[in-house]
Formats: sequence, C-alpha cells, structure tokens
Amino acid sequence: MSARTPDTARDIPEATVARLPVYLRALIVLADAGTATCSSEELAAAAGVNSAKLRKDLSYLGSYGTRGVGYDVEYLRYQIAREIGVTQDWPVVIVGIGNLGHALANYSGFRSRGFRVVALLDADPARHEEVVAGLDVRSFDDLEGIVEEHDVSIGVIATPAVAAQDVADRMVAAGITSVLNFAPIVLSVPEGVDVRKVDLSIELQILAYHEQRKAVTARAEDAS
Amino acid sequence: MSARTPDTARDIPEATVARLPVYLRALIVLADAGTATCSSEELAAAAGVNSAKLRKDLSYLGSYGTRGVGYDVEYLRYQIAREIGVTQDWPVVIVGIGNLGHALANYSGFRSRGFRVVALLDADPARHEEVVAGLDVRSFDDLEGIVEEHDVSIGVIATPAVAAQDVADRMVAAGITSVLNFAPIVLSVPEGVDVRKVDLSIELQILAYHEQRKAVTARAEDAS
DNA sequence: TATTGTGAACCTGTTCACAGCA
DNA sequence: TGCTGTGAACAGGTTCACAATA
Repeated sequence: MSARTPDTARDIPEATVARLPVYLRALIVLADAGTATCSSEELAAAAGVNSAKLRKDLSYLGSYGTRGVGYDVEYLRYQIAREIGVTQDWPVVIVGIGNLGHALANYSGFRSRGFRVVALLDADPARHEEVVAGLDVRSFDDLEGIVEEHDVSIGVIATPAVAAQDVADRMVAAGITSVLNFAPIVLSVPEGVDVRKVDLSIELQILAYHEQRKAVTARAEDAS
Repeated sequence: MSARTPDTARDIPEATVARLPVYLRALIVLADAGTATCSSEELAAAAGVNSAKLRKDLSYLGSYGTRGVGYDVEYLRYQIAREIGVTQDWPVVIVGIGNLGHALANYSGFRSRGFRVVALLDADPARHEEVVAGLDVRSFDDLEGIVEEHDVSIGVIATPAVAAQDVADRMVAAGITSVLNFAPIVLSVPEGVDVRKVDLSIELQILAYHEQRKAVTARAEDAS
C-alpha cells in the first residue's frame, strides 16, 4: 500500500510552506532571464529572505542543490511546483462579482501560477447579464453543479461580509475544502476545511501601527 | 523630555500587532449588535482565536478588563484603536488604477477603518480621463505634490510587477514610509520603510499545497 | 574551493494553569 | 465565585556555524 504514497509525504513546517510560492516566483523570474544556475545567496536575495533560511526551507523538500555549485533553476523550479501541487492547474470558483470579484476574475496571475477560474457566481440577478473576463456571471444556485462538473476544491469568497458565512456553508456542502476569504469576517468551517483570509484594511492597520510608532520615536528623539 | 512619550510606547510582539485589527473588527461587530460587555471567551470566539491568546495579547496593552466580569466593549474598542493609531484617518495614495486599483479605490472598508484615499495615480495618460470612486485619476508625476499637500505616509502599489520597484522608489523619495504592495515582486526599500505585501496567487498556492496533501492522505488511507 | 545541508543554539510565539482580584 | 492577567513550560521558527562534498 505504500507504493502509492508519493515521496512528497514529508512533513513541511507551515512557515516554510508559506515561503515556497515566493521561491517559485523568484525561480520563474530567474528562468525567464535565462539564468541556468543560482546559489542560495542569489535566490534568497531574489526572494527577500536570508540564505540560511532558504537552505533550511529547501532541505525539507530534499537535496536538490549541488555543493560548491548551487541550484539548477529549472530543476528546482519543477521540484517546488510539484511540492506545492501546481504542476497542473486547479479549477477555482469565485463568488461575489463586485469590484473585487471583477479584479480577481481578470487577474492574470491566477492563470499563470497554477489556477483556472472556471466560474463566476453572484447572488444578484442583475449581474447575471454580465460577461467578465470571458466568463458569464452565473447564479449562485449553480454552485453545486459547477463544483461537481469541474471537480472544484478551491473557492474564493469576494462577497460583502454579511453574505460570506452563507457562501462558505454552501461551498463546504458542495464539496469545496479550501477557501480564500476576502470578506472581513471570521468564517467557521468544519474540521478538514482550510480557510485563508486576506483583509485589506488589516494590512493597512498593521502599517499604521508601525507608522504611528515611527512618529512617536521621532518625537522622543527630537526632545532628548 | 519623557513627558512627550505616550504610554503606548510599550513593546508589543509583532504577532500580537497583527491580531489587534482582528480584535478591533470583532469589537465593532459586538458594539453594533448592542453588546456592552464581553468575556475573553466571547471576544476570542468572535475573533477566531483561543481565549488564552487573546488575554495574553491584551495584556501587552494594559489591564483593560475587569476580573470576574470581562471587558467593556466600547472602552476596549477605543483602547485598541488608539494603540493601532486609527482614532484619526490616515491619508493614503493608490498607484496603479487597473482592475485591482479600481477595486481598492471603491473599497468602503478603508474609509470605515481609519483610512482616507486622497489620490489615485496612474502612469497611463489614457486613464487620466477617468473618475473612480469620486476621485480623478491623476498623473503619477503628481505624487510628490500630493504627498506633501496631504502629508501622506502610506502608499498602496497596485501596478504590474515591472513598474512596482520604480513606484516604490518614487514613493520613498517623496516621503512615504509605509507601503502596501500588491505587485508580485519583492520590493527593496531603505531601512525605516515598512513594506507589507499581499500576493493573491501565493495565498491560493498555500491552499493548493494543503489540498494536495488531503488527496494524498485520503489515498493512503484508502489503501490501508 | 565554493557552496550546500544541517545539528545546535537561540529567539519568538503559544498554551497551560493558577494566582490575583472585582 | 468567575474571569482576568501572567509566570512558567512548551512548541515552532530562525540563525549560526561548520562538517560534508561536488
């Protein structure tokens, strides 16, 4: 039975998992620039981390470098893509086609980085006329059919906060097990379902906190 | 000289800082629902963390609760808003008014959570005709004047990756010291400038990694 | 010789469990 | 009595520094 267990079954720390996509992005830039080989120092610089951290992270995947030489850009790129699971495209549905949903539907980065938007859904019938990014905006009631048809396991929520929990519940019931949530609300989902959230205001507030402290520190230094 | 040093000068762990906006959001929901008082257990549930972590986080700010009772919602809300620095609005400029820039300009959450978009800038003259969210889209060359006029210290970059570093350099030169970057590229900025990044594809890739492992685990269990 | 891969030390963040207090 | 605030134990993540090796 272990014959089916792939060699990617190692346990990779969460912090490392969150950085693998950054390394992959950096490798793609290097590959596009025609670079065949890079040292941990170079790759780390391109990814915005220090080289010790990069090497430690890569060591969880295996020994893909060559001592005294560095890493083969294409080879490492493939290994990381395989580890993340983006060697084939993942079908994705986006629910909530307001301003943000529009932007997400049109975002070319999804297509080029391992994702394919298969449907855009909105609860508002007034939006069902529209074609966005080459896709018809469809009724939210089509969710179950689309998930089944395309075997979708990742859903994106770009609705207002009040609708988000209902959307999440329907997604989970339909078989979706990973959710990217842009609504400013904490979703509750059953065990086994992953949720990641992006809250634009929270990011700005974190900056504001540090900005405020800069001002405070500057004033304190002025005074002394 | 220490008379000017406010009592917010304590050193708050970064992980705590990142959660304060979440607590603030939860408190606003509770306040809007008419809740006057809440326990650490209730607030933690609303914020999606455990109560021990919440209490520990709040303890870095001070002792704002009452033993045996809980927290006064309005009082704690104000204290956290003050700590973050969002009791007054921060002026913000957005550069890059494509799909995402449009969505950000129209995002009501900024206005309601301590930020005011004072200008929209784009390098493409074809976009300077447009009015988005009630603001004229202006030339990127107006950056310096706007930063000075409105005393802007926070900038948002929503340009394509190729333009982002140039935009960041101009922002820093103009006096901006905090940047929220949506372009999929690592920005290099001088000491003292904060950058936070949001990369939509990276979030999806992290979900994909876990999704892939679910499939692997399920197969391994089937086989045994 | 140059650079990787990694144990060990260190540091940060989380959880426990209970003392302190309204 | 009930809930906060917090030391102490624990877990996870980062950095150091060097042995392994192409």
